Amino acid sequence: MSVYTPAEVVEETGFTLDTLRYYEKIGLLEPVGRNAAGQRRFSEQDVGWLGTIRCLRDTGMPIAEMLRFADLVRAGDHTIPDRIKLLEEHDGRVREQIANLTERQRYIQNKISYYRRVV
Amino acid sequence: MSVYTPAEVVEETGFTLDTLRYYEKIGLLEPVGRNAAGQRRFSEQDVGWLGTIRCLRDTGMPIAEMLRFADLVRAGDHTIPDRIKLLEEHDGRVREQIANLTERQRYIQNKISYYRRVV
DNA sequence: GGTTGACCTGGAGTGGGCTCCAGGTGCGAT
DNA sequence: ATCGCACCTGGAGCCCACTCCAGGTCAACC
Repeated sequence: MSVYTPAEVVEETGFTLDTLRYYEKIGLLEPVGRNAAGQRRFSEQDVGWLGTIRCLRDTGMPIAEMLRFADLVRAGDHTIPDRIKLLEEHDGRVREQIANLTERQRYIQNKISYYRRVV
Repeated sequence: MSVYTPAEVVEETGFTLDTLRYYEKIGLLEPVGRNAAGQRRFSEQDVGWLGTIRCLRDTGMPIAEMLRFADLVRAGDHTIPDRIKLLEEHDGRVREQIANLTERQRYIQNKISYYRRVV
């Protein structure tokens, strides 16, 4: 079972070290294991969880809701229906975001076309 | 040439009155006309511009860049090529956003499917 | 003529999400 | 042994984009 140094996790996840510490501090990450010198050694699991965090964050989920999700995950398998519900609601919001962006994009592209005709 | 009261503009654009004042203060909106009592009376043009602002903002353009765009618009027709360039770059970022969201959405949906299979 | 309500101003405060800093530890290479 | 470097901590600071507030003006309706 391999472990990852902070630098490796930064490299793999794209989060900064400060952000990783921040996530641990607020409880989005469970207390990370340490070596003898007190330095963080992230588990495979930590890195996987960070992948999930990355995905949720990049789709605009606020930290407060990620915390709720983290709590559900920690509470055990009986919360899986709740997790499904949370993710489905989020999925709906992502859908809306995409629809919205696509619609706005049309406006921008029309504007560009208009400018091109004017020039 | 009709004018709009603050309340009407709030209604039409979805911005709050505070936000409209803020946009005027920072120069994203040119100084808005006033009636005898000093109250704002927005022109058709103001409302149109706010529509553009809404679109750019909702697609994630930072205020600093909207200000640059506003400056170009004010500088006259010879800046149209620059405006095209700015909007095209923004359009590219919107494209990326959509692609990114779509990709992340797959992950979320896979997660949901996985949970469903487990339950 | 009094009250309500929409509006005004300048300036302070908020919230989210980091980001930076000072001061310190421990390890490996020269 | 001493240097550089990756890492540690608690806490302060920052940036963005608003949002709120106190105290005031004016017009309109009852």
